[in-house]
Amino acid sequence: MHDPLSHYPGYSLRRAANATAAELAARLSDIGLKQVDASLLLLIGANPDVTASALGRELDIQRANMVPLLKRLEDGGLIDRNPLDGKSQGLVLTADGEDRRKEALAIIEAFESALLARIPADHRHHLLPALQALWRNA
Amino acid sequence: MHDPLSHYPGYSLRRAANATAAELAARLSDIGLKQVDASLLLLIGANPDVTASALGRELDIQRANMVPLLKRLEDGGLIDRNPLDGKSQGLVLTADGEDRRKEALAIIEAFESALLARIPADHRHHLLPALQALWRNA
DNA sequence: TAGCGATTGTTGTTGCGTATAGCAATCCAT
DNA sequence: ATGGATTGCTATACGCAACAACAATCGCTA
Repeated sequence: MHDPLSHYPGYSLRRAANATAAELAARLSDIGLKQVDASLLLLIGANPDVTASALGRELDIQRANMVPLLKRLEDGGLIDRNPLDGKSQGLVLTADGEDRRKEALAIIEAFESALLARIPADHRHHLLPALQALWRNA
Repeated sequence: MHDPLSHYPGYSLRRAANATAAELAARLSDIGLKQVDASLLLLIGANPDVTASALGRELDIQRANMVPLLKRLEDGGLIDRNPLDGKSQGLVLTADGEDRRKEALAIIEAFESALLARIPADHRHHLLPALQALWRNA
């Protein structure tokens, strides 16, 4: 079947993103996490007492949609909330949350290594800067 | 805010894909098409009398989900169905569909050019092969 | 310091895309 | 001719993200 699509960088970008996302999702499901969960754990771990709003801004997730996400992490005993003032709550990892963060980190690093390994050496180190140029100048 | 995520190729891949997909969607909405619609028009145009099943396999869309997609294109007068045998139907573009396909193609090519233009020249031509390595070896 | 716009966390609702199961009709290879 | 695979389709359900709205609080400024 003739394919007029896959020579487009934009199309291949979407296909590659889908394929790799599915693979990462499968790996993370081993420890009962979704990709968003893992992102949140890493972000909270690196920024103790961040607010839900700040996380949403960083990940481009609307405030409203953060609620069920964080609730799930809290119900799972992975994060705690510290009232910072009468309005904002700082988020921190619990001991369990920190453990899970480390597990997620290990999975992600292994996954990223596997990704890079798939790319021919002469293209390999060009991918990240090219992608960042696309994303950040959007 | 410290960001432990964006130096990962996999993460940047997803972010870049989202950002660029949103941009393409905006451009295609000018002619009343979604990205899937445009993909289908290009694919059908390049492969007259393809079947819905074949299209689904090519685009990784389940048979069941092709139905409303093609129905919309048919209702819009962009495609026609030719019974190939008692079971399969070949899909072809109508005259209007061919016109719309050309419009979509122009938009897509302009969009892809804009994408590449954003990437520093020394990384530019490495993107496509790197992405294809990720996608096809998935 | 009183007031006002902006911010935070939250609820509820909606729409879109996709996965899943099932079904009748047809094809194709043995 | 028969059984397994394929095609097109219905119906349903789930997850994710957008949107509107709201009360409470913060922080700047007049």
